[in-house]
Amino acid sequence: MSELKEGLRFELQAQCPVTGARAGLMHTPHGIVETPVFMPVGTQATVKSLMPRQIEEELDAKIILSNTYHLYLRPGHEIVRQLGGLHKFMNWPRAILTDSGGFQVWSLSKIRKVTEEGVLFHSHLNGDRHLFTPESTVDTQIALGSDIMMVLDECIEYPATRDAVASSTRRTNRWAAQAFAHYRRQNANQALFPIVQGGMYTDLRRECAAELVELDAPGYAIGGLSVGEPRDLSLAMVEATAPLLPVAKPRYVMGVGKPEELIEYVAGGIDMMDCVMPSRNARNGCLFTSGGKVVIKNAQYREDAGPLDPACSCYTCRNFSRAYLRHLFLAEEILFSVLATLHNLKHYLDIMRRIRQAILLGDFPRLLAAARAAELDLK
RNA sequence: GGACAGGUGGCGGAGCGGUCAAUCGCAGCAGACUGUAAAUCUGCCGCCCAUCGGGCUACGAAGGUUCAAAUCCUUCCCUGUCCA
Repeated sequence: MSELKEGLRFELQAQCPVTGARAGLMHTPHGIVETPVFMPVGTQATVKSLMPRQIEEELDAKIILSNTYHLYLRPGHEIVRQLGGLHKFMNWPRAILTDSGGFQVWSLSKIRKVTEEGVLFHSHLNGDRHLFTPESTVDTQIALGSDIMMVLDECIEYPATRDAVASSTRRTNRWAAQAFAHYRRQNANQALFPIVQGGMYTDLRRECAAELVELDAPGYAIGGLSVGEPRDLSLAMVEATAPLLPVAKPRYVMGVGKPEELIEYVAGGIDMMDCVMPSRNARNGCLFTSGGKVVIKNAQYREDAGPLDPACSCYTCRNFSRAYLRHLFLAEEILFSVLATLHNLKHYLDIMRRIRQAILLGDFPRLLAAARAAELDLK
């Protein structure tokens, strides 16, 4: 157990002796986060379509994500600071992790330029130029007041040549060192995580991780995944990297995954994950259930009086039929997004709770085997 | 009774001699979505076989002109607006 410094203390509670799976408690200035954890994504200081009260009471999520690039542009981090910080601004009392904008280096690749100094974005809102540097990105996140900040990284595309990945990864590591030097001078009560890159090259991943470990960070992330690569590659990169990261620090794989993939990352020794899939897919009518994916607009649900997922205890599944949800979706009613998002996130969080329980009870290998044999509804 | 304007695929609505099985929108059917430029995007959508592709029937009805007609002409039927 590391001491409470830099706003974060990670307490390892149990470790699966067969796999690398871990269960722990992450103590943040805004509450305790039980790990392994799935973090709902609230890019623009809102988990789309849900009220914080629902995220807290219905989902019991302990930590959510937000985004530095988006909040920097709108409403502006200084405004958020003036209004008392992100927690107060969005009325979310629990923990918040902010991504740095590194993902936007990939997702907004057409409107940005990476230089040695940092990333020059042309705002997707109005075209204005904004330079993000390793230092400025830390400052922005300090202004936002998130519990866990992420270093500025370059999320490189897939496929990419080895040379391109190698030089990009070296730069990302230089940025991480700069970010940490700056961060430590600020003496903030917020954690900062560096991000392992290295594309789909395991040796570059290992090299990168080994270097970042020198920073003695309060936690470590594995990034650069979910950029279009085959899923077995994503998992392979995690498995190559996680064992090199400090046992006593939380490990975060950024941007994953599908419901059935979550347990695989946990088995690989991962403590934290996030993904837009449950929330975005919900709004697009794709619902995750213990019986698999339900595309609610399909004609087969027109007269389906049953609950979305009989095995789910969420508000949506307790109170509404598939036929009603289908109606709401086709009628483009706002309530659909609310009910669908609530369910999908509950589904993800429940999966993680079951996984965590299994680890604590020493039952994880059996759960993993059952999930892989598809005998279990972790999908 | 008269004068105009129209009748196009489930609906709305383009097309006005060949490149038209026919733009587009809606509805319908299916698919995608992985650190959110996403309440978004993609495909199919006359019938039959089919992998490319091929065949058939079609633009109110019936005739006609033409190498060629949803597009031009004639008659008829129907709809809307206006005038008696």
